[in-house]
Amino acid sequence: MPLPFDPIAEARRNWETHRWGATDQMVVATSITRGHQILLRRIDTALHPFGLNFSRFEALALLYFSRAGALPLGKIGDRLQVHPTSVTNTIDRLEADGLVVRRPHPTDRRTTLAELTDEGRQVVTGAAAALDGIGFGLDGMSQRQLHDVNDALATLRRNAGDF
Amino acid sequence: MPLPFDPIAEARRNWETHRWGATDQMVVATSITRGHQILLRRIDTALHPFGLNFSRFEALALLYFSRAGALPLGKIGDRLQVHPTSVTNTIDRLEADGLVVRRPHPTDRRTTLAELTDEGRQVVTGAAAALDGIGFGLDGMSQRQLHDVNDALATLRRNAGDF
DNA sequence: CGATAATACTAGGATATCCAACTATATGCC
DNA sequence: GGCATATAGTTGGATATCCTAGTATTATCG
Repeated sequence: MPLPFDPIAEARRNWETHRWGATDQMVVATSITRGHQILLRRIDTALHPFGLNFSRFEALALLYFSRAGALPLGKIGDRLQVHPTSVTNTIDRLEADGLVVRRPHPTDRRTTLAELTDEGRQVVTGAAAALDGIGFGLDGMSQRQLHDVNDALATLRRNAGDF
Repeated sequence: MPLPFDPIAEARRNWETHRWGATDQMVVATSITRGHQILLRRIDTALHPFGLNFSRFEALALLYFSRAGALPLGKIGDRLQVHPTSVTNTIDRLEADGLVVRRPHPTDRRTTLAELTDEGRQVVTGAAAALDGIGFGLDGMSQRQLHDVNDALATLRRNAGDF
């Protein structure tokens, strides 16, 4: 049941007709919103059999890549660019599922480490394979398009002060 | 407090080292996620003085562009690609703020129309000017980059069956 | 014509996110 | 040393989204 027209192209026409300005930017912002929605749906569907969503997967992957398989919660938030309370929520859920455990930091008693369990290690590798299998929801996009999008969004992220 | 490195480039390196596959797609999916987060933050901040968020603004704009200034809730959901319950929620809030009113459809008694009020009309034009003012959060992006991103995401949206 | 299926919207529940405020611990500076 | 400030994490509240299920109405077709 696709629409018989591109709703964003339609928005562009309306925007131009009413001279609301910043049309190209509006189109891209709207496209990114919708693109994000499509990707998240596809990715979460692929991760569902593993009991994960994208946030939890990202946290597990980050731990997997770390030397000790453990990181302070705050560092996880910094890397994934999410709010501390979201990290708490994410790790709560992963811990409840037995994929990570919370451990006290050896020298800083304010800090809590999230440490990957053996099960967490297994789950994250399986989940990564599943995401590889669906090409991260981006199978329809050409190599050139992938490169262009990455380049443009890196500009945006740098401009936002991410790095 | 930017990170001293690009966290997504770092993820790329890890992904390649562990041979998890679909690296370019992973990078783009992650970038879109983060890009969406940045944009939504900027846009919602600009809309805050008007008592709007992006969803409510989109609904108002859609009504503004329609002939009669009124549309069935279902049609709003189709155009904006959001779930019917989200439309209910969005219109609830707009109605509570006096920016739209619900009216019965003249011939189909299942259908409810959302109709823009005079105040809604005023608010949405002011809000559009504010978004124009911040270039929809995309001021750092070149014309070429805007075009490339739009092109690539149109591919994704078409591939997802949007239109 | 009348039963079945489809459509339009809403209610309740689950989840994820953010913000503000709080506790506990660590650091910096006189 | 000791007090002000910063940092790490959690709790509670608000919001937005989706899903499932429910009611009401309309369309289909045998």
